[in-house]
Amino acid sequence: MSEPSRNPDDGFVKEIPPKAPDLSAWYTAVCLKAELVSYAPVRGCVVLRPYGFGLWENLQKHLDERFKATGHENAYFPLLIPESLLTKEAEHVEGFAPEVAWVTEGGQEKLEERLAIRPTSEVIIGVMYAKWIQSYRDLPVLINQWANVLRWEKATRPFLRTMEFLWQEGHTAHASAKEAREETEQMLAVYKDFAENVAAVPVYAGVKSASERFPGAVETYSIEALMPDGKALQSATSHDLGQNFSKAYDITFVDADQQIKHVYTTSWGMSWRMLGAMIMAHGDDRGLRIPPKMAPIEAVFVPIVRGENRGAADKAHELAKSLRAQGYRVRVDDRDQTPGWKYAEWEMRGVPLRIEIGPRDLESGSAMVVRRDKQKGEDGAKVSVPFDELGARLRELLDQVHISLFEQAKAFLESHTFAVSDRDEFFEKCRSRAGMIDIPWCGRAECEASVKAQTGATTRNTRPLQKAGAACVACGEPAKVNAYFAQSY
RNA sequence: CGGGGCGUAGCUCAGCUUGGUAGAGCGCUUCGUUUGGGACGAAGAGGCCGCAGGUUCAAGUCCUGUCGCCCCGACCA
Repeated sequence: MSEPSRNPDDGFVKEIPPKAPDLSAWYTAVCLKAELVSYAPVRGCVVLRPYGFGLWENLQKHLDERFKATGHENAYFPLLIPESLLTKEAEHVEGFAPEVAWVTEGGQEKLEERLAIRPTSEVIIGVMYAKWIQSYRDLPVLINQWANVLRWEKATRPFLRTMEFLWQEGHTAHASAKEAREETEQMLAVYKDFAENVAAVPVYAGVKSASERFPGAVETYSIEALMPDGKALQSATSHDLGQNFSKAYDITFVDADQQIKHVYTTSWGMSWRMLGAMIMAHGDDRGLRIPPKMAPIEAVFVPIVRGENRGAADKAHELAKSLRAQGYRVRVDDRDQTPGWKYAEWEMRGVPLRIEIGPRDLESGSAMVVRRDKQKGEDGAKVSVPFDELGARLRELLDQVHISLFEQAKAFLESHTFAVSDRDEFFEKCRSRAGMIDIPWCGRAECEASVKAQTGATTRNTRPLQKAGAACVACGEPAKVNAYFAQSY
């Protein structure tokens, strides 16, 4: 973390280091300074502070309404999983074993059977589904849970990698493979929609390679965002689990043809890591730039008072009250600080709009509205809005901020996506973290491992082959799909 | 789990080489003046120097152990 220091050249006290060249230092500083998180006195865990929790609540709100719209219900399952249950699906256990934490004692007594703290909930939910599902008439089961999970990570960073993290995990059961596959793809589309239309983070959606697949899944899909340092960030996954879990946990039903069959299950999750993607994608040297739909505070009033004359502050409170009644999330900052200090503070914390009201504005009956997505002095960064038009104009401006942030991030993604056909160029771009490197790929695990060993890059996800008959750019074998390669978080 | 760094005031750190009264800036409290891009003055509060042993007349400083944190890799959402 950098020390706040006075810089006489620009009159600002720098609270965070510049975003480039050390994205990592910028990221950690901004998460702490903007009061999203605090480190907790527990290794690898963070406290989500009110402002950070506000981000999480908005993520929940928008995702949850999409889940409901696609027919899902929320439920809650236990945190602890008996060891004997966990070990039934072989690949799943193997995949998660290194990072499971165990409860071995209760009170003073050693437990006869260890209890795992859930690293994910396929197991406990599968066991319950086995009890609940009898008939094809009980299907599909479409349940989501908002929960915390724990994975014993070696190294941690706010949002991107913490031992305990918040997420949602959807778990569904279906009568047919086709229906399960459609569910998996539908939820992938929901995630892409959320990422782009709420968090304003453009992503590539596609299929994971075998080596990147979720332990126990038949097929894993993901959305992948690109960070400013050229590394990719997996932002959500959706898994078609086939009958792997239903066979391990004996989830059966009697079908219309009177045959006993195993159900097909899916699971899909997005975690608070998405917040990390959003922070890195949009932030700048002044700090956070939060997309309006995710912003705990959409607009902050900064009244400029003169001596004993509190007129500006009174007006700000009056307008804020009216805006709240119209559904806006606004705050009035009438703390005893200079306006300049407040401007810098709220810019650092990423509030999309700032509304300045001073003596001049009181006279003219209008306020200055300043957009966080634009740079100082940029065209349209600052507009004067009559008090009685604020309610209508704020909605427009917030929409514009969203679009502008999304377009900026999209332009970055597109300018850092390279369709490459030359092998040397492919390796060079992978090594230098140029961005998303798009190639026709053979799909072989050996090929992927070889690229990883030589460059650090892996496939992020794949899509159908774009040009029939193409050869794998990495190894020359016949290509089967198009794949994005990148180094990843 | 490998490689590197760091634990001293709320924060960022100096002090350790060469042992001898616990320091700075920022922040915080009070009062006053201020407020259109990170204001100014005055007065204050605030420390088991990560923890445990050891050496010494004396340890923030030297020795041993231990715990924790950060960064870079490998692994994961």
